[in-house]
Amino acid sequence: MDRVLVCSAWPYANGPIHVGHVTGSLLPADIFVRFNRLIGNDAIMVSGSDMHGAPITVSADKEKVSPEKVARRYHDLNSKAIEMLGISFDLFTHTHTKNHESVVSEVFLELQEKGHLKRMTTSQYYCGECDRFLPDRYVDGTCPHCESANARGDQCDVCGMDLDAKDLKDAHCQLCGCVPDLRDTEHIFLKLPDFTDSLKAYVESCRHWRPHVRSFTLNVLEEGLTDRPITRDISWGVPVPVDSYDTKRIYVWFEAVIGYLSATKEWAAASSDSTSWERFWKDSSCRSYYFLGKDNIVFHTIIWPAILTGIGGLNLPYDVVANQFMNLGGQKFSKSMGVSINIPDLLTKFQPDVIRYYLVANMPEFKDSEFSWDDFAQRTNSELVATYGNFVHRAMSFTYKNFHTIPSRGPLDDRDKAAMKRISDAGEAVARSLSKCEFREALRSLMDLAQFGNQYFDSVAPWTLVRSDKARCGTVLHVSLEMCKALAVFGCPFLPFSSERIWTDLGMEGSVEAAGWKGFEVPLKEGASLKKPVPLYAKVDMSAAGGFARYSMLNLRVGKILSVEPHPNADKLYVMKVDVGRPITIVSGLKDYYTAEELSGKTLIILTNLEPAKLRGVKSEGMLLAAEDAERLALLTPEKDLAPGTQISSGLEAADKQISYKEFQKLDMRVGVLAELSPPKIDIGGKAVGCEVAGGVAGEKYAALVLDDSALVMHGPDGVKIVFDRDIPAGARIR
RNA sequence: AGCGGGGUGGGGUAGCUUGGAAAUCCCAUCAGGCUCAUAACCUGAAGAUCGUUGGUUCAAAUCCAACCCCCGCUACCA
Repeated sequence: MDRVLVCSAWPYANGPIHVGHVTGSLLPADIFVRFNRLIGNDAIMVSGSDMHGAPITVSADKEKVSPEKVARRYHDLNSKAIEMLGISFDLFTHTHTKNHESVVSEVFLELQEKGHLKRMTTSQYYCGECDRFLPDRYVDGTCPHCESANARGDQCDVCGMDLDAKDLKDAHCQLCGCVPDLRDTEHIFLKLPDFTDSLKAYVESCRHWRPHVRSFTLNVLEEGLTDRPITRDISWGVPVPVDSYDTKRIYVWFEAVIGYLSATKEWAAASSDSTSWERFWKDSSCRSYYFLGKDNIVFHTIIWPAILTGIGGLNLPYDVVANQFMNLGGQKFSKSMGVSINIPDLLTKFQPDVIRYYLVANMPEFKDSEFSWDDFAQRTNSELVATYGNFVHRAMSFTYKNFHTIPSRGPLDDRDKAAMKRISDAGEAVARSLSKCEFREALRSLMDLAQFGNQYFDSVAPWTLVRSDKARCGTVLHVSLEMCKALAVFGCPFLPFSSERIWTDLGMEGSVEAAGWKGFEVPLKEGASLKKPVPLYAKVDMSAAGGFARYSMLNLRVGKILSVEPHPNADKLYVMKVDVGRPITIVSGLKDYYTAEELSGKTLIILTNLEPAKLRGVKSEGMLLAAEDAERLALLTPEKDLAPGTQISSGLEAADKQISYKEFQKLDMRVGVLAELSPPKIDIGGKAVGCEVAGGVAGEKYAALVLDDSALVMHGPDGVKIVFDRDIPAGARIR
């Protein structure tokens, strides 16, 4: 039996956790610890919310509540989400506890005792108005490198240079705008250079680390370490156990990593043996794994090991499993599902295992990955639902219909034996990958088994056997159910909820967790009665899910009119050539409203995926959007000039599929006057409804997509909204 | 500009650390099968000079160099 301590980076209690936190640290840590428990290792997982630091203070100031209240709120929210997602912490605590404070104090004093700390006086900006020292990032000014006016004290966003706030020109306080003055202040520094040699030797020896983690760390060490301040002039944080430091607090980056140790102690204190933390920190055979995102590497491969080396006697990280980033791109929010990528929100719409599946399948283990709703739906439906879920369901429901119990297993032929072999092979493959922290690969092996299950089921064709040889049919079903059981066991680290359900539905005793990895060899109970199976997962339907999804059938683009000709066979029609990224022909009935000269060169909004139709003998390949009431007509146009061909997707995922005119007519688009801003309301002709809009000016008229009692303001990239070229009353229909 | 990631069949990707018969998986396409299952599953086919140019080598998607493009880092910071 091995001993394993699993640590997951501490989410910051300044907002709800999102897919990035989960895929970067919480989920891999959970999968890893679940796997270790299943194979019988002595494993625990601890972490908690990082409650301190300036951003929380700022949020609190804005809301006019205490920092503690803000931090608590998100800690509670996130703890609940973490639990619902099935992240199986032995302890998920936070850093605002007495225990943490005292452990941090001990560590601090121990380092001081051993001479690894020193005091130095530096000058820092102090804002007289706010009556506080300003962290670098709360000082604004002109960048000394590129002269751009909006640089922050820690970094210039324009040229990207790291800055020292003292170098900024025209420094002013970001919070109140006053000019701060420089004041001397004393701080305590950790003498990191003391540890350079031992850290180098340590990192050199860690050949099992992911290559980018190791080389990045060696690189930093090579560039040289400097003393780092571990105290700050702030009021929200862990007190400094030193006289005359009562107006200062310990800097979060120093204090939060110590949380791993304090959390283990807190876990031990709550158990029957309060010294049990020692077996995870002092027993040198215990391996500690840290799961985090790449921005956190130095804290775990340099600073935390330096602190641990400084106090001595405690295990250094065995592995620092850093993930890259899951980029969220423009997909922070799904308009169609009405759901954002934060976890509490996602959990209201999707089963935890569905979320877990996608986040593992797309985990940024070795390079950045991209979150997209499309991909989410596609992978869920074609992999988890169609391959895994469907196999389990077809095997169970066929058995249920024809036997109602677990059929007994007769003699196995070669194909059956190969299938049984395939089960144990799959288990080994999954275990091999998981022990190397290669989660995608492990999941792949699991899915391969599910696919094999489908192949086996097809090849033995129980629906034929049931009529010709019922005993044989029972045998192949028995083997199929063995595969389901194996999927439950091997899939348990990834899909714990599904696993337990399969296990129970198969009539197995206890739980997968209790049975452990070897549970796949526990025989099925022949004759055990089955309940009527219910599919494990439902398909994710992004388009039918209501909301504004229906509007995503429109492929709207900016179009520039190239030429206008009168229609040869009609009085009211024009034939126009329009550039929508490609030249197309459009026939439209504008003759009563616009002259050819007025139209020529205009920039409009064109529906580009309308089924082409012949209008009086001329083929029209699209349609321009216009608002009209009884006597007036106005054309839709972007409020700012956009290049022809630019998508006007309103934040939805525009389709390419052609739509019929009939389908188009079902949609309700209107002219709306933005009535109020917060919360935004829009008047769509006699009634004001809630709407979604980015920016916007009250009193202005915008094109709105209407759905029952809500509206979405039509917009292109960067929130460029769609307006009208002539005045037209609110409520006019857009066609 | 800096930092980070990447450019592999129509789209999305695996493989690259430890070079070896040209390549994984999902989707889309085409053809077939099955009818137990959530229009699902199974089989087969078509389709890629592995960003460009040089280099190392008996051999390069894989190593080296240069270049060209894309994306994220404007905080829901893992």
